[in-house]
Amino acid sequence: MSLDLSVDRSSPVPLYFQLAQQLEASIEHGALTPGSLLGNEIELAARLGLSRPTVRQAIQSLVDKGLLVRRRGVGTQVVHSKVRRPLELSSLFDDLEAAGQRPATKVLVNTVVPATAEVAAALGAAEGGDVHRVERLRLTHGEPMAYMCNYLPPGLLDLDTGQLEATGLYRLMRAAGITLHSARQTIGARAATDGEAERLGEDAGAPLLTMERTTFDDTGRAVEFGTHTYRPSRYSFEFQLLVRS
Amino acid sequence: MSLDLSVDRSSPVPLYFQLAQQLEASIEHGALTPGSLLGNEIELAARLGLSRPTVRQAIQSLVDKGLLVRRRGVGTQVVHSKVRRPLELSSLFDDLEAAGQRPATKVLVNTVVPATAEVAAALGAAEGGDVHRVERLRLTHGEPMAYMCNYLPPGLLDLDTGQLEATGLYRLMRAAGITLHSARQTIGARAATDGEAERLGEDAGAPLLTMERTTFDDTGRAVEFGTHTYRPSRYSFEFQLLVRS
DNA sequence: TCAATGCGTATGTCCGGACAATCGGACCGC
DNA sequence: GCGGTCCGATTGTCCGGACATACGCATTGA
Repeated sequence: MSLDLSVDRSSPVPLYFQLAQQLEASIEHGALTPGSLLGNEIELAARLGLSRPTVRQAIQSLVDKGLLVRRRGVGTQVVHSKVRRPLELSSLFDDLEAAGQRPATKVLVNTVVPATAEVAAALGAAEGGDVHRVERLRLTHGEPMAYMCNYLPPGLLDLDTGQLEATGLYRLMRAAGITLHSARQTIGARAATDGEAERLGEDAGAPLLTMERTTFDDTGRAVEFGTHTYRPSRYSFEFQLLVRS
Repeated sequence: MSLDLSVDRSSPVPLYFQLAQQLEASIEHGALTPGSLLGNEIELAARLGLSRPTVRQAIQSLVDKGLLVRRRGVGTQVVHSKVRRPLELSSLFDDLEAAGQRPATKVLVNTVVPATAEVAAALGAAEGGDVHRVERLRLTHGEPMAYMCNYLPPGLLDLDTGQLEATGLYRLMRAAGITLHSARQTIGARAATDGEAERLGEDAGAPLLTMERTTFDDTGRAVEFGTHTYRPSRYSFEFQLLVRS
């Protein structure tokens, strides 16, 4: 019952974060079962030698993640839901790798082009100014799965074709010190044109899943704009949305 | 320059929330322009007669919303991004109404059925037990736009056909005191079957956008499971994803 | 001229306490 | 038996202060 919680005050890791991690691990591990009370904050703080605000900060971070629910006069309990996968800015490459597949990438185009009006508007750049353009084909089991065309503002990143084939675009951006923050996505469907059909190994007129996305870093700067088409038999979008009051 | 901020201590609305609302309004209204500094927290607290933790709580809530960025040693500034629409658990009805369209709904089925294995698993109910089943057709400008089949756990809500045609399912649930919290969605595409094509006024084999969703309330209980098909020429999903570190 | 150092400033973390609001159950009266 | 009321428990809000940490800039030194 009484969890094995402790904090290391000599660690540079914030105390509230240490506690949050341990609580999250306990939930994931099953030591804290869904619906079980967490014990009141005051006592928890006393037991750990922390102040109540610190304990609250830890709990609050897990509430924000959707793992805990607070109810005044009752206490804090673990949510019943089994699905508590975090909603994430989905990276196709990471998704596939997590699913145990080994995605292959073929870079079709990696160059600098003048920005069209659409791209310039999405990236907040000047129309006709230089932008990077990358076209890639993603394959699984030797079969094409997605065709992706991405634009990046100039000077943001050195796009090495070899690296692009070995890993995902998001991972390269993170490695370059860019903190991805949010993305605006539009997902739709349409019939494949002749060119798209041939690229993806489908018949002309076959249904395609389309996605258009602009990604922003933590300063609100647009760092990527992309237009993707997916073979719906091989890929669908799966994610969790949180309600923001 | 100096914003017209003030708080009402006699109001039951929390002080940090009052401040957050005023700051958000100032940003939306343009009084705080993208990139501009917010002024340091200490002075802001002194000016408003609040303590620093209260001011921080207000600022933090806006940081979580993606409107502000904090940088240590620099200050807090408004993000540059123009798109700061909140990500929301999209309600088709609300989306359409916000877009100025007057959606019409035709309830095809509103009954209680035994749960199939799939529905039971999604709702966390017993297989074969009672669940509500609602089939609806959503129309805009007299043309069908989406076909929606939803399941709800028993005893959660009285589903009145008249109300269902007048408003959206989410709005009914909120009105019944259910606090929607998160949803797990899967979006894909496929060719329309003969039955789907006829329902939606498309040709057989035409591309359809499909969505499957399970919605949870704030206690983690599944409150709705639905399978929807959309005409891609008339609807696409648009939303904002936040990265969770 | 250019790089390393130091300093001011702002946010990040943490503390200890106080009172209010709300929930649930126990108690009491009818 | 039943309903309303009171009360303990727990989270929600707010305060004032303290020190740590990181960023940007000016100064200093080579």
